[in-house]
Amino acid sequence: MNIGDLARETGLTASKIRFYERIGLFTLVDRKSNGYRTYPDEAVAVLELITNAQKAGFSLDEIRTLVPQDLSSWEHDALIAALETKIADIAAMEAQLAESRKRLTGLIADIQSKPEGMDCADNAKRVLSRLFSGTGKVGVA
Amino acid sequence: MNIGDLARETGLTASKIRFYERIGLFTLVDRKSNGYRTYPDEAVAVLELITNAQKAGFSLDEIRTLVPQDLSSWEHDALIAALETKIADIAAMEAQLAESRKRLTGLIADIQSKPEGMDCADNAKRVLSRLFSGTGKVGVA
DNA sequence: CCTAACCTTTGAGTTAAGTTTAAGGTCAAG
DNA sequence: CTTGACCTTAAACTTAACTCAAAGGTTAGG
Repeated sequence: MNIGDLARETGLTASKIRFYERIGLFTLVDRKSNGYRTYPDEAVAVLELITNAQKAGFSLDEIRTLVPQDLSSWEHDALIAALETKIADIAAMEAQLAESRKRLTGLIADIQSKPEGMDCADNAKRVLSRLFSGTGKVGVA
Repeated sequence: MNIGDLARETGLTASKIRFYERIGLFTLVDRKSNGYRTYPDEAVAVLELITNAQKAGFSLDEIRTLVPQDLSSWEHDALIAALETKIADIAAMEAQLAESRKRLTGLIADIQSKPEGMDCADNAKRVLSRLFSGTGKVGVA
């Protein structure tokens, strides 16, 4: 399988596949006598694994350390620990987003409930005072 | 108020404040005769507004277009529209995260339920087949 | 007067995850 | 044998949101 075929099958660009190889993330590749890269069929699955891990919020760096070249030697405990950490991160991010959304929703209500007689400048101040109420330091490492 | 004082009061770095000024995001600044920047007291509130907007997921670019230099001339309708778009974005992101989290939780269960007799390579395959099941294209513009 | 702690600017560097470009080799069809 | 689609490389470019460094002016205290 040439790189173009693999790109078509995975929906990734060839340059992205070469990039993954360059950074040591995706090394399941061989070379033909003409220098062309050639891939086994499992390559599709491995790239899908990488893509899915990315969708779950892992950085390429994390993926590289968690999914070593040799698929049969996963580090069970490290993998579980990383997954649990990531789940906690995601939960924290969800909480943060929920708070942001709540704040924005309230902000809209606040803006729209502007008293008829009030001028824009005063309304702006009123609205700002609400926006400033957000003080929770969240920080999702 | 000098930049160092403002930095202390807002918790931002001086370089960040200068950066915001450079990109036209934060222009509530004057100069003393010696060239030093000097800030009015509202500067603290405006920087907090920027920080909070950022926490709510707005890019600096978005913030700049939504929060014009003149605080008393907010573009009401554009602001509301932007807020609503952002709320929808956040909701989509929350949904995506919830899905990721569910997937990872299931993955852990799957790994831990490895049959006693199965070797690592086979278990890896079993686990991979679960990871590959994620196909939903989500995309939060 | 000296020193330390401020402040100034410009310009370059950082990170992540790629894309793009330039210059060229290879292959299959007609 | 030429054309077009494919492949190769290295290196530069991209975006966002900053940070850092260099080289220097200012100010407050002792």
